Amino acid sequence: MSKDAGRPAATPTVNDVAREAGVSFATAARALGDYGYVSAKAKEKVEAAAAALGYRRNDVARALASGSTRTVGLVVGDIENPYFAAVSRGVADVLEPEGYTLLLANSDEDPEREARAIEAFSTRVDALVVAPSRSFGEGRTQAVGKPLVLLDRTVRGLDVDSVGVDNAAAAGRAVRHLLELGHERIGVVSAPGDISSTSQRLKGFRAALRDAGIEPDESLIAHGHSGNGDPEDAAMRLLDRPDRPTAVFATENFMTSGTLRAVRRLGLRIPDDLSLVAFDDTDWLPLIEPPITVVAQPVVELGRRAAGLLLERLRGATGPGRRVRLSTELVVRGSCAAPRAR
Amino acid sequence: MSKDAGRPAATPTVNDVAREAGVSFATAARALGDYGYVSAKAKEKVEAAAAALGYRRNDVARALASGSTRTVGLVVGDIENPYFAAVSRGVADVLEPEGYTLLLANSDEDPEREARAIEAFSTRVDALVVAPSRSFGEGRTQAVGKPLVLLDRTVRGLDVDSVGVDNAAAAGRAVRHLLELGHERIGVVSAPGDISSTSQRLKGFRAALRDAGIEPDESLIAHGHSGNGDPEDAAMRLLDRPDRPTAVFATENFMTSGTLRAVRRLGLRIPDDLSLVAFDDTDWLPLIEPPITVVAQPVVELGRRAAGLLLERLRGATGPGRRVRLSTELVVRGSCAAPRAR
DNA sequence: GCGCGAATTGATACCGCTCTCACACCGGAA
DNA sequence: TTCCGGTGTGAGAGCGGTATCAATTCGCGC
Repeated sequence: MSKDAGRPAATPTVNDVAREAGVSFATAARALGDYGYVSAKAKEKVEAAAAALGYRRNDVARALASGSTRTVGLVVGDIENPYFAAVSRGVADVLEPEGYTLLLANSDEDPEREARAIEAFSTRVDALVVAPSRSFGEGRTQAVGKPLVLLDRTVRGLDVDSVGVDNAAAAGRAVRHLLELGHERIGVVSAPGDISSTSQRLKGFRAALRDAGIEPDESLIAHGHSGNGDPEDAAMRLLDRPDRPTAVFATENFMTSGTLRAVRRLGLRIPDDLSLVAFDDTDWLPLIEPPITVVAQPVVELGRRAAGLLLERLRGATGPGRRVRLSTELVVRGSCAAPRAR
Repeated sequence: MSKDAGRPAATPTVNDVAREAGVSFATAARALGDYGYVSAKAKEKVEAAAAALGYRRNDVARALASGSTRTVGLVVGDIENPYFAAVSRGVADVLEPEGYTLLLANSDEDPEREARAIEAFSTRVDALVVAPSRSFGEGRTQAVGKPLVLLDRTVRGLDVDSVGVDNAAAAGRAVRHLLELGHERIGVVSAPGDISSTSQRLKGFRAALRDAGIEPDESLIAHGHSGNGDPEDAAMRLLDRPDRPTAVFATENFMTSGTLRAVRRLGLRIPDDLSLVAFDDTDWLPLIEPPITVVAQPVVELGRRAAGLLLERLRGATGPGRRVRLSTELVVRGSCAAPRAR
C-alpha cells in the first residue's frame, strides 16, 4: 500500500488531495474550501498535498454545488465602441477585487443576438449588466431572475437598477452651446432612435431648440446604424445639400466619426463651414484639427457604479430599482464657432 | 393527485419537466438534451412541459457532467485598445455560431492580473486565447492543459498555436517607407520592449536602418507604458530636443495617440516638421489632419484565425503548435514627406 | 405465430464540490 | 464525576445535468 503507482494523470480532485494528505474527503474539502472547522495541522497537511499534486479547484463543480458562479455577465452593444470598452473596464475594476469574473458578450445591437447572449448567461452568471436594445422585453429579465443593472439605456415599465446620465439634459447643453453661438439651423447625425438613450438625446435636442424659440426641423435629423459606412452616409445625406445646417450634433461615437468622414469627403472646414458638437469623448477627438467639442460622460465611473449596484444586490439588498444618474461635462474645444453669414 | 399545489417556485429542473410531462427523468433528459433515443411523441410532451414550466438548461450542471463548458476565454492586454477590441470581435464571430460563449478578461498588461485571469479561467473554459505578457511562463499554460492560442505575441520555448503578423517585416516596411523619402534620423515611440511583438518591431526597425547603411541610434528609441499620459511623455522626450528626429515610427495605438498629443503640444507640423508612420490602423487615424500613414494588421481576421485554430484543437486535432502569420499592409496616407533641409 | 434486432424507456452511477449531520473528543462548570 | 458547549472529523446527501446499461416494447420477415 505504500507504493501506489498510477496516480490520476488528469487534474486532481479533492479526493486525490485527501488521500495524499491522509485525511478524509470532508476534511480536505473544508481545508481547500476554507469553511467549517479544520485544525491547523490538518489544513497544513492538506495544503501541502494540494501543492504537491497541483490541485486547482473546479469552479464549475463549485458553482453547481454552491449555487453561485462568482461571475457577472456584461452584454454590450458593440465592444468596439470606446464607450462600452471603457464601461467594461469600470465594471471589471470593481468586480475583480471582489473575486468576481467578468463575462462579456456582444449583442451587435441586434435584439436576437442580445436574447441569445442573455439566455446563454442566464445559468452561468450571478448577475447581469445589460445595455438593452430596442426590443429588450420584460420577459427576458423576469426569466433570468437575477440581479440586473441596465446600462446607458432604460426600458419602460421595468423596475430595475440602472446607470447612466441625463441624456436629454446633456444633449440640451450641447445644443445650447451651438445656439449661444448663433446657430439656428442645427442638424443631428443620430444613432437609431429606438434606443432609449438616443431618443432622450433627440428629445433634449428638440427641447433646447424650442426653448430658444426655434421649431425643430425633423428633416435635419439623419439616422445611421453603427455598422460600417452607415453613419457616414447618414451624415452625407444631411450635409451634401445646398441648405445644409450650419452646425451638427452627433449623438454617439460612431456618428461622430461618420460625420467627420463626410465632412472630409465634402471638403468642409470645421468650424468655418460647419460647427460640430459630439456626444461622448474619446482619446482621439482632441487630436482632430480642430479638436472636437464634446459632451463627455464619466464612462469608467458608470461601469464602476453599475458594478457597485450589482454587488449590493448580490449581497442581498432588496427594494425598488434605483436610478443612478451621473453628470456630464461639456468640454469646449475648437469645433464650434459662430455661423458664417450666408 | 390531480390538484398538486406548490409547484417549485425556483427555476425548474429536468425532474420537474419529467413529472409534468409524465415521463421518466431519463427520457426528459434525453429529449431536452437532444441525445439518445426518444420517440417523437415523448419528445413533444416533454417540450410542451418544458415550455409550460419555463425550463432552461443549467449550463453549469451540464458542464460538470459533460466535462465541456462550451466556453472560450480571451485574455487581452487592454480592452480599450482598438486592436484587442477588434480581435475579440473576430474571435466571437467564429465561436458564437459554433455554440461557444466568449469570456473576456483584462490583464492590463500586468503579469499578476494575467495569472489570476488564466487561473480563474482554467476550470471554466474549454480553451484559451491569450495575448501573453512579458513574464508569461510555461508553468501557466502547462497547468492549464487546455487548447491555447497565443495572440499577437509569442513565448520562447513554448510550442503552442499562435496567431499574429510578421512584426519585424511589417515594421521594416514602415521604416523603409521613411528611408525612401530620405529620412535618416528616425525615432521610435515604443511600447515596453519586453513584449515580444514590440521587440520584433524594434528589431525590424533596426534591421531596416542597417540595410540602408545607417547605424541605429538607441537614444532615438523612447519607451512608454500604455497608461495615461505615459506615451505622451515618452514622445516628448524624443521630440522636445534640438536634434530631434525628422521622422517617427510609433509601434502601437497608444504610442501613436501619445505621439500626436506631443506633436500638438510642441506645435510641430506633420509632415513638414515631422513624418509619422504608425503601427496599427484605427477608425480615426484617417481623420487626423493630415491623415496618418500606417502599417495595418488584419485585426478581425487575426481573431477569426485564432478561433479557428482553437476550434480544430477542440475537435481533437493534435500535433505541434502552428504559427499563423497574416500579412500586413502599408497604408500610405498623408503623414510622411521628405525631410526638410535643416 | 415466433424470433430477433432496433427502438424506447427507466434506473442509476457519476462529475467535483458544498453543506448538513452525527459522532468523538476535550476542558471547564456544576 | 457528570453535563455541556465548542472543536475537529467523517459520512453522505444533494446540485442538475450526462451517459451507460438493462429491461421492455415494437416491427417485420419467415
